[in-house]
Amino acid sequence: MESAPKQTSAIEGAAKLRPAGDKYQRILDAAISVFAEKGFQAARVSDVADRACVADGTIYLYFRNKEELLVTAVNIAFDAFMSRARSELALIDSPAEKLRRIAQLHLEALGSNHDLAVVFQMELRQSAHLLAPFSRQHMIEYFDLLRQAIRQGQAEGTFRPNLPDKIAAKCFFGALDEMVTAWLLDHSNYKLSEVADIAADIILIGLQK
Amino acid sequence: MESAPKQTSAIEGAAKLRPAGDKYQRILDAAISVFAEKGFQAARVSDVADRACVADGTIYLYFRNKEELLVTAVNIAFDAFMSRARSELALIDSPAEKLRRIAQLHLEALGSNHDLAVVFQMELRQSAHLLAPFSRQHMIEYFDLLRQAIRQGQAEGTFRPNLPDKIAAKCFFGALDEMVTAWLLDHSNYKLSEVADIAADIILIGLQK
Amino acid sequence: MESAPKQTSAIEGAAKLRPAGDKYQRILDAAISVFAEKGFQAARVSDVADRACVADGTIYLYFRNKEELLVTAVNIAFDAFMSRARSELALIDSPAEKLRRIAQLHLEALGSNHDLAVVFQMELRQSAHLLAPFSRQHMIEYFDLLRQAIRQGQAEGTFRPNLPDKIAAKCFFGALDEMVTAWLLDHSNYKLSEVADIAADIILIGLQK
Amino acid sequence: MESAPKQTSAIEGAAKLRPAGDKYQRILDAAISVFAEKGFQAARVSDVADRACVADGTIYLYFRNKEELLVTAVNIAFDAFMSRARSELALIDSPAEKLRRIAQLHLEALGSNHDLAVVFQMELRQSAHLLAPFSRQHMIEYFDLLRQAIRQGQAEGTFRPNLPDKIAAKCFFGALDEMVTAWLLDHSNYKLSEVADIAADIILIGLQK
DNA sequence: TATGAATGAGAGTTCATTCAT
DNA sequence: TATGAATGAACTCTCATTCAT
Repeated sequence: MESAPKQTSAIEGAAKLRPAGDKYQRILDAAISVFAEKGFQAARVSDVADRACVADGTIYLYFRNKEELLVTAVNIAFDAFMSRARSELALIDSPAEKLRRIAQLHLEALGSNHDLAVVFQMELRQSAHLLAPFSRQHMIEYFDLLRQAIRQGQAEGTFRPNLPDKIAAKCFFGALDEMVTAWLLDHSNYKLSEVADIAADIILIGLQK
Repeated sequence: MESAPKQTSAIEGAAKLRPAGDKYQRILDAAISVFAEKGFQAARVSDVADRACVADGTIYLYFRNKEELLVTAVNIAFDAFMSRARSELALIDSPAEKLRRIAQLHLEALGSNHDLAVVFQMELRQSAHLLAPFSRQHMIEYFDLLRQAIRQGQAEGTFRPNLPDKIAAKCFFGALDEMVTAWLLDHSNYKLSEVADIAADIILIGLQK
Repeated sequence: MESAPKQTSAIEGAAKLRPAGDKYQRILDAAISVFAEKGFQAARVSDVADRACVADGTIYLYFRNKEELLVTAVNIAFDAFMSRARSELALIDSPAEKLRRIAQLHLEALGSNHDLAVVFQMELRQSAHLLAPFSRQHMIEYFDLLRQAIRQGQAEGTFRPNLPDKIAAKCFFGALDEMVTAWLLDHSNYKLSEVADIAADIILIGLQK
Repeated sequence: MESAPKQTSAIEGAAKLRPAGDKYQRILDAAISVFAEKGFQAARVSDVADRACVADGTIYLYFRNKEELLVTAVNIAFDAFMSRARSELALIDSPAEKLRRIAQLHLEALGSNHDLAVVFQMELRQSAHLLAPFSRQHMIEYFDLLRQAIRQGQAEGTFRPNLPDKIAAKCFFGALDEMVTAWLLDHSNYKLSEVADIAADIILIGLQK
């Protein structure tokens, strides 16, 4: 129903055309922004309402509770990323190029939206209890992209065949993930996507024959 | 279900010097155990007190507040790890072997203490606001170990020279970190230290000429 | 589960005079039904709107607030009862027969409309603060019927003369009232009007010489 | 503003069995007083805390929630009444005298404690949903007292044998109950226990041969 | 040191009511 | 008339922390 703008500001023009959709989106944007700023636990629902310029109760017309605000925002962003990644990868043959492209997309997506990156890197793994099961499902989807490319490379003979694709995928993801975390802790004072190739290359060399 | 953290036992000698020092340790152990089980936010101070078999108020004789419980427990564990790592690495010449050893120590330390691993992987990065500054200091120490080994390898000519050591270190750490996270999400149903060499090798090959 | 209150249909004729007058009635019926099911406090205005198949806001075109829904529904039912009781009693000479007839009408009215009975017995006396003043006015009207019959019996010499008619009326009403309450708590699994004569006789004997 | 319930002081001895007698009792007294004044729903827990001169949170050391405050207060009062009634009735032989004594005890107990009477008559029957099941159990206990006396009178030949004891008991209770309700609506401006004999006599004559 | 009863600030959520359409 | 999206006040309960003993 609703679209998931990566750049919320970019969408705003179109969003104005739909009064109802406008509020939904404004609340989601405000949520990401407030959660990134204060942390999910410390953020009050009324903070989100204030930033979205709606009444507290209005939030509950669109979301069941505070947690659903977080989950929905993340889902939308993640689905948008996966959808884009899948369509881009379909155009690429080489497994190495596929992995390189994933690295670029991953770091571009989070590098272009600081607040979303904070939520993904910090809040989303805060608790093995609250969000892990949900987050785990996303991880599996993402990892499938990686593992398919790795197995393809192994089948084609360009990647080392005796390497467990699951572990290789974890190394690849872990390296990218750490790029994002470090970028945030460094106050995002460089362009995240610039390190995509360097990081991807280190792992790719490790994978290749 | 409860496990007695190895690294905390290192403290016990000093703690015995003051009366009732075992309470200090019991509280820390209980804190890690409760935080791992319920998450830091959901855990109540009285849960920790119950598990440590002390009164609620007693905890405040040893720790200023709930957060200091977490910080202290993590600090002790981290210091024990760093101390051990430093002394072990002093005995190793080869940069590649140093990195391999770090990987082993990292995964052994967390693989042998599930609760501590949960706290490190989940709770510790929950908030860029609460713990990041503290966590960041630790990261720098750890990363220095990695970066020194990498630069040594580059100086010796065994590692690729044009690779930024900071990024390389992030890849290495990120890969190990993801091994731990995945192990926890997989319900720790295999031995974590067994994947140390596989992961280390992938990165090492990427680093080497 | 839903029942269409008899006494409200008496109003329908008048309601038809204005457009969409059936909505007024539908809302009242829905209110009694929902209040009986959930209790006045727990019932939401939107529950009533849903059951009446109107929008929430529509209710406020007919009633000032939630409380007025209850008051109006009860008033209408009570007025219908009083009007019927007065016209029936006008045809009866004997004071004892009058009281007997009141008992029958009382238990028939509530016995034939479970939801209305719940509202009368439970919700209506829930609060000395909310409804007591309103309820008190009704009580006085009803009690006047009883007291007139009692005083008539005393004047005619068939009832004990030294008995305060006010107290006698309370005994009579209290007995009937308890019949209704007990019937509801017994899940209405017998015909309420069947106990009218038994209860009335006990009090009547107590009143008579 | 505050009223010191008589009957609760009588209970205090037993209250020692409960945690921390003084505060526990003060909270219960305050609860009855506040509930009577504002009604259960409208009363805020902080009102009760204020009147008991304790912090809001203290109430939750003794009672699970607001509802348990009401239920406990009523239980204690009811148990005290039943206990007294049972021991007094054991000393009386005549069924008629037994019923007369119950009427006196009933009206004395509520007549001597206006706030408790309000809670019993108004709040306790506010909802078929919240409290009826609980209240029903109490009713059964009380009604057993009445029915035993009635059956005894029938067995001895002083009461009409063909009268269902259950219905007779309801008439008796209903009459007394209405005395209390009317007394409250009349602003308690006469002594409630004075009408005990008059009401009891009306029903007793109706029961006797 | 040790206790644990007491404190009271704090926030998520509901829902009666309004009002622009 | 009719709608239903939007409002925002209101309140229970939790739990980190304190302090008298």
